[in-house]
Amino acid sequence: MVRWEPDARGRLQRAALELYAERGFEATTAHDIAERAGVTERTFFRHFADKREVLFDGSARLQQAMVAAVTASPAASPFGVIVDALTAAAEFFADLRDWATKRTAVIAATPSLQERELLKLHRMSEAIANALVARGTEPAQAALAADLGVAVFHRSFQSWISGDHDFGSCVRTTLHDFARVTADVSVEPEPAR
Amino acid sequence: MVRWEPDARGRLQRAALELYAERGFEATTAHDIAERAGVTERTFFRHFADKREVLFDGSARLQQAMVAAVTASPAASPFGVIVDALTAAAEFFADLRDWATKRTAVIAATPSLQERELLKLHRMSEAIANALVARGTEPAQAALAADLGVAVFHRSFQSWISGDHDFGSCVRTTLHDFARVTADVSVEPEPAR
DNA sequence: GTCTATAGGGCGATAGAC
DNA sequence: GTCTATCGCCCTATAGAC
Repeated sequence: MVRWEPDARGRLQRAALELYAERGFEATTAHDIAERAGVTERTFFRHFADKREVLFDGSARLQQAMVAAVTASPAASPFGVIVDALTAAAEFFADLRDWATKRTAVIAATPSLQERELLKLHRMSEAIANALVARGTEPAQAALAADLGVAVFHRSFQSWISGDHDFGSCVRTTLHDFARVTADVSVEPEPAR
Repeated sequence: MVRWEPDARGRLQRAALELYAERGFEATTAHDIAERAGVTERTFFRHFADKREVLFDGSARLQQAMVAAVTASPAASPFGVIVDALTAAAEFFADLRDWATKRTAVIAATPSLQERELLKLHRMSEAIANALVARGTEPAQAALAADLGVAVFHRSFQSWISGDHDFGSCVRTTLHDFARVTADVSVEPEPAR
């Protein structure tokens, strides 16, 4: 006889996503989630800092994968490195389409979850920028390149969720749009710093 | 004899920024802000949906200025239009350096305010994308171009706050970095949609 | 695990402007 | 009379403290 069912954390995550999808984020209390997972409300807050965080357990691993790809990339230019990191992201999402679709719908319906999603993407950008600086990229250019990479990632993710292509081909389509949209950006003479 | 001092909203905004700077966002209660502004806590929440929103009254006007610039821009390409919008942003911030510096410091110190800031920037990107679509830009390219424009804006803003150049020259520096960082992005053959 | 302060919404009452 | 800003009190859920 076990004292507790195992994997309380996983049960809380699944219960939260279900309830947020069923009745909405605001209409779901931490008590509701804990009840469905068979634990107390207090246990919910020991596993997750707040009601939003329960949907963002994967971001740390995604960030690690992208930072590792940046560090390991053989490409010479910042943007070439970013493209390699996006390829790593494609592998990360290979088997997560159903979960990502449900989760994305819940987030899109809830401003406070969008805020948290955007903060996680921003933290990912900061981590990528740090990794680029460690490779020798100038800090301002690293921060900008990381922001651009995250923008490409975000757009690719959205088209992956809303269409029926695989993530890798969504990345390629977005990169094509990137090249078209920025075709007229010219290298000006070095401005004042 | 007047029943209320005028401009309760403005007094609440100034009191909030002062208190957030003095003792931090989390250590400041809505009651504190209301007290300093000479109104009740309930009045604070009638003016602002939550404690964060009191710092974001300007974003709607900035967004309107940038959307108007996008709509009025004579440039042909999406990115050319974006550059014109950034020029409009430079005018918007011309006289706001002291306020922006204090506000930026408070936001940088507070994750939940960073979240709100990122959401406002995202909403601005959506509004710019809509304005580009209204000009005839293809939706996916419009969304991407808007995200890139906001990334350039955000980086320019950060360097404006942390350095001593005017906003316009920070935009030019960031655009120079943009061109360097993306110099190797090539236009590939049209991928599958 | 229990206790508690705060966020933030609901609602009716009040007092001025028009 | 209507409209609008403010007040004050009640409430629940969050999330931190103990």
